[in-house]
Formats: sequence, C-alpha cells, structure tokens
Amino acid sequence: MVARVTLEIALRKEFDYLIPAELEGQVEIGTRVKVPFGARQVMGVVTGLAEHSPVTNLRPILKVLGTPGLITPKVLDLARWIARYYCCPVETALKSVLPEAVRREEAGWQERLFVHLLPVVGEMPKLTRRQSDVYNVIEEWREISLQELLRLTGTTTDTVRRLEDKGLVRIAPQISERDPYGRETILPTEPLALNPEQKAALDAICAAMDKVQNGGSPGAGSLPPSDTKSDDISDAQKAHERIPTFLLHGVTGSGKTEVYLQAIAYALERGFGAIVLVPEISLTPQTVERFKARFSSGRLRTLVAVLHSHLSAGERHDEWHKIRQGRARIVIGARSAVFAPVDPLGLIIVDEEHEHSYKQEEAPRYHARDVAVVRGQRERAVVVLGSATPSMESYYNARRGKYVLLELPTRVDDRRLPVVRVVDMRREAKGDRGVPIFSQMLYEAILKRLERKEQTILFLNRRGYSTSLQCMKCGYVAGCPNCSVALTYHRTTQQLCCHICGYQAVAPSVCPKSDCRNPAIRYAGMGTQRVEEKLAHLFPHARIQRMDSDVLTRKQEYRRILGDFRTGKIDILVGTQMIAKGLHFPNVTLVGIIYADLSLHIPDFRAGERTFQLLTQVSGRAGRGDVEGEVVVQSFTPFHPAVQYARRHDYVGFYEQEIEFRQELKYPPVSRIALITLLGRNEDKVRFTANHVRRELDRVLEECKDRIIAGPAPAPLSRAETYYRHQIMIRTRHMTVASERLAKLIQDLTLPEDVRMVVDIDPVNLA
DNA sequence: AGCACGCCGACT
DNA sequence: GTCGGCGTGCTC
Repeated sequence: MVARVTLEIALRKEFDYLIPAELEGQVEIGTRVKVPFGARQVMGVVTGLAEHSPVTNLRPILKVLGTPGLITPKVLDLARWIARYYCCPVETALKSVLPEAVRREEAGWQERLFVHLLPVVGEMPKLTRRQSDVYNVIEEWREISLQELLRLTGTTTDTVRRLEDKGLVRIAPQISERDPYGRETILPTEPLALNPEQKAALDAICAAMDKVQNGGSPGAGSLPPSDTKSDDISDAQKAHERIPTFLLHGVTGSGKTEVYLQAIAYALERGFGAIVLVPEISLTPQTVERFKARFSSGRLRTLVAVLHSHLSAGERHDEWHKIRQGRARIVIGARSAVFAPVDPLGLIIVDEEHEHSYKQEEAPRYHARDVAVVRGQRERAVVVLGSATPSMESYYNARRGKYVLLELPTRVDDRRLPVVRVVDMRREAKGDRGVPIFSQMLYEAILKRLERKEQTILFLNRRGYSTSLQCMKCGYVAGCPNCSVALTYHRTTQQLCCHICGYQAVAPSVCPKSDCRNPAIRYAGMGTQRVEEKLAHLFPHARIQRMDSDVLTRKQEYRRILGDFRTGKIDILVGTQMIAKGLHFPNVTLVGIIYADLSLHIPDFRAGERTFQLLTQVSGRAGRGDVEGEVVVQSFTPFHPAVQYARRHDYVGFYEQEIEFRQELKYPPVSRIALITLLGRNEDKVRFTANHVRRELDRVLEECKDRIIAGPAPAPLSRAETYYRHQIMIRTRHMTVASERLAKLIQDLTLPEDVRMVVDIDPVNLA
C-alpha cells in the first residue's frame, strides 16, 4: 500500500510513501505521520491511499503520530478546496482547519498545573500591586496554565501561590474539563410564536433540510498522479442536486435569531448538528446565552460549544473535543468555527454575513461565509446567511437564483424604524470658526435626551483626538516614518500615534521643519477623543463615556462600560465601529453620526456599500424601547446615494443603484478579484518585481478571456511597517481557473530574496 | 523549507 | 591555487 502525504513544511507538493507491513491498518486518510524527506524527517498528513504510485523508488513511512481521526476525509477535503481556491499550500489550510491546540494533542490533555479563577466569597482581600496584576490576567482568561501565566505576567509561582492562599484561585493539575461560560446560570427559554414571515422562512429552511439530507457520504477515491488538478470528490457531487443556500434578509429587530433557533431545533430533531457563525465582536456572553438557554435543557438537550480567538489553548482543545465526540451538537463561534468537526452536519448559519471580519487577513485567506457555502454543498448541510444589510455578493447571488431569498421586512414588535434626519454640514459652517463638530440639530437633540433622561449614542469611526498635525504656514503634516499615513494626535498622552504600525512620538509644539519653526501648528480633523472633550464642554453635567480600542485595553472594561450604559449610569456613549453592532439598549432614543462621509472617502470600490451598511447598522441602535428612535446623520455629501438610501431604510434601492456601478466597472459581485501585493523594503526592487509579475500574469492568464488586469501600482497604503507595497488587481468571473493559474505561477516564480508576494482571492480590504 | 550542486570573484 | 557568493534543482 502507498500513502500520499502533504508535508508540514508547506511545500506546494505532495509525496508518496510506502506503508510498511507493521503499520498496515494504522494509516488512513487524515493520519498524521513522520516520514523521511531527503536527509531529514518531517511530519505530514496522509491525504490519499492507493495500491500503486507513479513514483518508483518509494521510501517507507517511519511512524504514525497522534490520535487517529483528528482529520477526517471531510475536513481534509475542505482544506484541499481552500488550498486550491485561495492559492495556498494544503498545510496552510490545515492550520486553520485543525486548531493548534488540537494538533498538539499531547499538550492538550497533559497533566500540567493550571490556575483557575474561583468565585470571590465575601470581601475582596487586599492585594499587592503585583498580585493584583496577576489576578487581573487570571480573571481575563478565567483559566490558564501556570506556565503561560508566568510567561504573560513575568512573575513567579510564589505570587500565584499567594493568591491561592487568599482563596482567589486554585492551582491544580488540569484534568477536569474547562467550560468558559460554566459559572453562569442560564434560564431556559421556549420557542416563541413566529409571525407569518418568520414562519415562512423557517418552513423553507426546514423543507430544504428534509429534501436534501437523506444520508450517504462520498467515499475515498484512488490516487491520481500528483500533478493532476481534478478533484474526484467535488466532481462526484456535481451529479447531485445543489444544496440550497438561503439569504435571510431581515431588518434590525425582525427576529432572525428566533428563526435560527427553531431551524437548529429542527436539525437536532432529525439527528443533525448545527454551526452558528457570528462576527467576533458579536460573540458576547449574551449571544451565547440565547443559544444555551434554548438547548441546555428539554428534549433536544445538547451542549453548546463556543469557539473564538480569546479562548486559552486548553479551552479551545476542550471545546473542540466536545464537538468531535458529539457531546456538543451546536457550535457557536467566530470565523474559524466554520471548521468545527460537527458530524453529521445539518445546518450552518452565518449571521451578519456582510461582515468583513469573516475574511481571514492572513494565509489561508479564506472567507468563512464562502467556506460555509462550500462546506454545506459537500456535507449536504443547508446554509442560511442572515443580515439586515446583505453584502452585494450575497444579494446578487439571491437575485440570480443561486441563493434563495427570504425576507423579514417588519420588526417583531411592530415598532417603526427610527426617523433618520440628514444634516447638510456645508451649511453649518460658521464663517470664521469653520465647521462645528455638532450641528445645531444634533446639539438640540442631545439636549432633549438629557432633559428626558434618555440615552444617546454618538458614532465616529475614528479614534484619537485629531486626524493629523498640520503646519498652517509651510504645509507640513506629521507622517509615520514606517507607513504612508499621517500620524494621529492623542491628546490624553500628548502623543502622535500611527494606527497602522503603532509608532509613537511626542507631539511637537512648534513646526519641526528647520526653516519654518512655526509655533501655530494646528490639529486637523477629529477623532472620538475630541468629540468626547467637546461634549464635556457643551454638556458639563452629562455623564459621558468613550468607547474605542484605545479605552478598551482590558476585556472586562468592555463589559463594564456596557453594563454601566445599560443600567443608566452613562448618558452619552461616544464610540467607533464597535458600538455599531448588535447591542441593544431600550433607553437609547438618539443616535448621532458625527461624520457620515468618513467611510465614503476611502479609496475602495466598496466605500458606498460600507457606508450604507454602517449607517443602517448604527441607526438600528435607536428606539427599541417604548419611544420612537431618532437618528441624526451629519454629512458633507448629504445627497450621496449611500446616505440617502440609508435614510429611507431602502436596502433594495441602494442595491439597484450600486449594482449598476459595479456592473459598469466590472467590480464584484459582477466579477471576482484576486489582489496581488508585492512587499519589500527596497521600493525599486518591489516595483521592478511587480512589473515582472504583471508580464507573467499576462502570459499565464492568456486563456482567461474575460480577465482585466490593473497595475502594478502603489497600494492605497503604499508603505506599511517599513515595507513598500505595490499591487496588481485581477478581475475575472472565472476565479477557479485564475486561482489555478496563479498557484502555478507562485510555484514557478522565483522572487528576489527581499521581496514577498501575497495573493488575496476575493479580498475585502484593498489597502 | 533545507540542503546539495555548481559556476564565477578576491583572499591566505 | 582555494574560500565563498547565492542561482537552480530536488526531496517520494
């Protein structure tokens, strides 16, 4: 017998090995093995089995490693699809598919000392500075290996023992299972009555599960020569009918989650498990609780596993095995949860499917929503994509009949959508003083809320105090020495800060240009800090809290602020992106968007779409209680379609006009994009290499008739962290073909030592 | 990835 | 005469 092995050293090639008699029966697809490779020994994963190999002088497998069955043929199949489509080595794809914590199997179960957080009984004991630092870290992780804790805090076992003596933590060998949300008590919930639209959506999803899931799974094929591109499994599946994918378009508050819950119940009923993907920021304890509350008791009782990036290695390992062993049949998690080993899988839900955080920004550069759809096809699982503002891609697919569109046009509580008022900021300019931060309308609206003891959310998608430091005399702008961006001024620390690489410098008091030295340097633009300061000045008695990643250095801080806001200890919450999502507070009756145009001016064809989504999502925060909500949008381009359609809550209207623009310029969803970036410290070399790559692309994509290749040109962010960046953009409707050619080009091309090439298929970020 | 082979410049 | 530069190619 012969095994084909993909090696851990991430070569873009697979190698065949003999299975020695003594290992016969232990080697299967997905088995991890140690093999000889030249003079070395390397680890790898078996990707295929056969009687014979096209290669003659085979060497034998040395050893079988780890627990069998970690990588199932299904998982492997998915990893190979990712490797092919996203142009990366299979091993790189496997890295995401099998989390590191699970891979290092031994470490996961090993009896090491772990520090557990204990509930505080009675008075909190006095702690020294050091102790409380350590305690804070433990509190954040809830449970952490002693080793890791010591590494993280740079302390000694002694300090931790001290905490144990005070009864705050327990140090013990870890055997018992970790449950990240174990200490919370959850009240069970019953299915809610559905309105007709919800009912129709649920029925459609359940009917699809009925129709499609009649059991049966594809078997393993035989080994083709290693350079063959055909994928027998996917070819076999093409014969079957397509598994439907649903796009659930429901306005904020239309009860999408209840539809998800009941669809999951139906899947469980029929013996299938489910995966729920949510954006990382929405994966709050409340979100998880909604699912646990429904499924942690009753007839369909099952564990709900949670997967996200803040789990410790041990927790991740445990959650994974809960799923693998079938004890948890529901998984809720961020991007990488799309790979959860749920089997049999009946349903995948991708909530907020338009969210960019589903795209992984490092190799493998996969999009979890798209992987979900592919996985659904391969495992006969029904996929439901949900959003109040679907991505152009998904709505386009729905329009073309590739997805089934389900609409939830009304809020479950029958409340009207908030009134959105757009303020033309060009008319607000006060001659000498320029444009104020707050328009008269927004000022009065805030004042009214303060009088009525209602709450306000103010949104500005930019951190810091001001955008840039500018000399009014010579035009000098403080820029980052490592990146091609202006530095942001942070008043609290009196520093200039780069939001790309984190570079910091003391803010100068006079213009640093030697021939200028103008003391009247000014700060242009504004950030959340400046808004907060101005607010405090305008409303001295209001309780104001800022919330952005500068404030949130700690995880508990996030919870605390939201807790204070919920209990009414804060009148006005000022924040960035992160307050735009999911959170609902009944007493919020006003949402102010300080500068709606900010996201319109970024050099990206999705700027309009992003702005529309942002305005719609932020508006959704207003008026969920008994009082109707009001949204005030300040804009310098008040008649821009993204602003106007958002004002009217008209998604379809926006889509119709946006798709025309995409069509005209052949941008997604009408085509697909592959973005090739060349990076290096020597700009000439980068430019030269980029030109060379361009010529090669023209050659290898010859038969890709509809291709449009643009560039090379400096990337919108032309320099980041001291690396110059040049880009080439490929647009085509046949990305599968293009990916394949690109993979070959990557293989054949020899780049100069100090120039790297990054290939991003379906990028969401063009910078 | 790593390591060998191989063909041209300045050093004991 | 040799040491060493990194281009090219190979590993089942």
